[in-house]
Amino acid sequence: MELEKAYEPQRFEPHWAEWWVASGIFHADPHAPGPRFSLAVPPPNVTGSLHIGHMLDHTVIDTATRWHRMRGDNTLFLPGTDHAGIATQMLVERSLAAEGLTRREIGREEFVRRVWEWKEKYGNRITSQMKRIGDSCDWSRERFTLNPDLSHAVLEAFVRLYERGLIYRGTYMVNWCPRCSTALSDLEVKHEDTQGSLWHIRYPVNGSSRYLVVATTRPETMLGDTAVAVNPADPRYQDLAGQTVTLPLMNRPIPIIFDEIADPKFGTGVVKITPAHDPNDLEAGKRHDLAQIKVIGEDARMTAEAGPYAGLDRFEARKRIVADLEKEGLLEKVEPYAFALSKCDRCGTIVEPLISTQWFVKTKPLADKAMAAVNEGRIQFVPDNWNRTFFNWMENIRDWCISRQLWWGHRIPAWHCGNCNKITVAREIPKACTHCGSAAIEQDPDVLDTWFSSSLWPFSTLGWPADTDDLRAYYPTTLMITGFDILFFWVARMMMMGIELTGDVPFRQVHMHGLVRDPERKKMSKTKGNVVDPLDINEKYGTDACRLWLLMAAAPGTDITYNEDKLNSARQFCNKLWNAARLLLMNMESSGVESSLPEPGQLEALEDRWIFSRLSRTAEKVNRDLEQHRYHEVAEELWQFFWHDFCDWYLEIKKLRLSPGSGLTNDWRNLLAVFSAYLRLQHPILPFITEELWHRFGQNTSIALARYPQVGATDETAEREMDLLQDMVTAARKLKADNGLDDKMELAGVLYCRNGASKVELPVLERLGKVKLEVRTGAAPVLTGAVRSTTYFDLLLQLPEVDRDALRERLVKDTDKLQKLILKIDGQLGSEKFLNGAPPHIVDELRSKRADYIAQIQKNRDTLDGL
RNA sequence: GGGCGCGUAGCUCAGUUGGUUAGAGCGCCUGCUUCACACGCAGGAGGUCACAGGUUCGAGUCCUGUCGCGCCCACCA
Repeated sequence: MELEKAYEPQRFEPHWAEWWVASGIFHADPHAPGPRFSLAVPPPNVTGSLHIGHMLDHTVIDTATRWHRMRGDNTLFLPGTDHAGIATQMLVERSLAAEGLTRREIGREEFVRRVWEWKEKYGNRITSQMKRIGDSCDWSRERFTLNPDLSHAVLEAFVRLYERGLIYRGTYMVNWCPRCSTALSDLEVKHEDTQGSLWHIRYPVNGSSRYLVVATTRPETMLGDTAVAVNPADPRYQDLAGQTVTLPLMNRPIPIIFDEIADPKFGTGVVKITPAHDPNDLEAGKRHDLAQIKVIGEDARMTAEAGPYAGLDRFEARKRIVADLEKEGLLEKVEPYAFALSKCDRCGTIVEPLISTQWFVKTKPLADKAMAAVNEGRIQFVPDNWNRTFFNWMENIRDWCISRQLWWGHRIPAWHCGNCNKITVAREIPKACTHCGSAAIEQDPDVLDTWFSSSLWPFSTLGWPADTDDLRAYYPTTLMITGFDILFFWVARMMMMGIELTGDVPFRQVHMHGLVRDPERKKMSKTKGNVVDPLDINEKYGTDACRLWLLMAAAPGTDITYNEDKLNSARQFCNKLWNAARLLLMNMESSGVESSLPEPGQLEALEDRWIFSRLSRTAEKVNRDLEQHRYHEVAEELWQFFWHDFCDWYLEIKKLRLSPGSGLTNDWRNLLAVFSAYLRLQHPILPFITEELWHRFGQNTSIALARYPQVGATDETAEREMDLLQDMVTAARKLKADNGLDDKMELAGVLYCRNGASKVELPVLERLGKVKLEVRTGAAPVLTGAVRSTTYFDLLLQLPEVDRDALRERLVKDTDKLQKLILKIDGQLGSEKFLNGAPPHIVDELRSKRADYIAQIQKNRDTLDGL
């Protein structure tokens, strides 16, 4: 049995996306108590693109899941997730590419059909629930008829919220994207700081030669002005009560009103009021009973109300209006002005605030309940610095516009009556208006914001509103893992909807990880073209290496910068693991040991006592860090243990002890037991390589079903003795390196030992350090030539030639450093406050450190004298 | 305008409640094609932890301020 020389992930790792699709894997007993998990990626009705950030989600949740599973928390489940959905889309796209086709060419329906075909193939139970929900969406261009049988959750949620008065229809100012031709919620609007202009326009006061000067960033809206406002407390305009101004270009008289909306300190203190095109003005307009004149339409062109400018694009109209004002001498000045421009998150088009009739969710009562859940600790954010952000948003939340004028999505289950104009909201397609009985009813053409159905995700996937076994077993879920970028879009809304509709929180803990950024630390986005395709890096470095990199980089509260160097070193780690296994298998063959992972033998040899002690400490820390979602620490700790303890020292010593034909000795038992424990510790992070090795060592059940190592005994004596051995070996190597010698050249020397240091196992020391030593006790009498000293020993080597200058330099530098440290310690030890204030063990430590430093300095001096 | 976070070795970043001579990976220098691994081994150089104060016996870690950077939220003409 021999392994391939290098780690070749492609040989045994399933393709990441493929495996991802199948990853609703851990269906243990659904009715046993214990933690439950959910993944965090928007469902596929949001046809997003897959990027490396999704792989982070998936890696973190999968790692957590495997760990719990191995610890014996046997009710792990991945409900309500659609990583699989998105991964499937990618696979379909790839298979299309192989056929030379694109998604667009085959059309939406065919694409969706293929996606479901893939999902069926994997028989994923979650995705089949997804299918039910997906089928209720309209994927065709013809406005569809909602099939109530297939959309229980969305339909039911809408109707219940409507009945409770939490959904209403109203006419308000909404964000309108002229390109997408739909209303947008506040969250879908991005503000971009822009350098624009502030136009100052003169409005002539009727019956006088006075002008009122108003400033605006959007001159085209002036056509819809129905008043100008001044602050009631502004002394400059007290005499204008009851007067009017003439709206330039339109030659319409409009009143001067007194309203707090005008800030006397800003500009001239006069504001134009355009109720149809500005939310503040709309409010002011309502207070003063002003007309709403809509001069810009849904298509971003000027309406008939815009008189001579009707039909012009809004920006073309702006140019003309400014020019015309200038011609008439009504443009006082133009000054540069920085303000936030609102753009559509999806397409970047400048959003137009328009008065329009839309459906809204009344969020305040829902937000209150969600905030209470966090306050009472029923939902916990990890790390908890997200609390503040969460509360800040929730406290200032505005009603959520949920209707969209798109051609696909869940259609709103509301019917308008042609007779009485009232609305019928129903679970079944109604035959007549419930208010007047008229059959002249028509379904509302709008569809729901995709985030509406997403917010139901934690329970809609489990069969809600039916009282299913799944729902009882898996709701609420234990842990929600996601990037912070969708805290508001999704997490907060799941909390609100979950609590409102089921009476319980959707999840107990939310772990928020960072975002993956490009090497310039910019957020990855398709429009910027700086996305890294996870499939590419997966193919290049391997799934496990990607996971390891992501986890090592994902310190809580920080973002990840995409960095190929780190990715590469993660792959090198995998190779190291692979090759250590290779060493074991090769030697097992020559020793006549079967490929198996036995229980440990007697712990007698120093390296065995030491490595098991280190293993215990590692296991303890790793378990603790996994519990606290400190995955980067886990990865770091396991890296350190394996590479620098296990490979660098333990394996090197064990290689000295193994011999051909020995059979399963005590050395082999311990070696294999440590390796076995390590594979299990590492499995949640590196599932594929560990699984593969597990089987190559003769196991025939999955390592995912094995026991996760827990805290064991530590052996401080062994750790101290090992430290000493390492120091001695290192001293020998350094002596050689200092004098320009190859470290494998064998040299003779004398080792002077004190304080029990002579207990060291000489043959091991000699072979690792490539030296031949005579051991004496006590201090070296006179230190001449090549020597390395510690408080425990002096190592003197017979060198062909000693670089005395280099030695002297090193000793002087070292002494200097030590003296500075002693100075610092003396400062503390000399202070009464320190001696009284510091804990005794700290004082003791400092004292013994000081003694060590003094001794080292003395050694250095002696050596210098000897030179 | 409000909120969050960052500034630690040439680069990318760790550093949980303040307490060994501040760490890792990459890069760099020196020596090694040693029979697990050159995706490697041994050794080394490199940091006044952005700056200025403060609290403390003790500060990369806590407080205040300054400078530089990033992100989120926000209807002020």
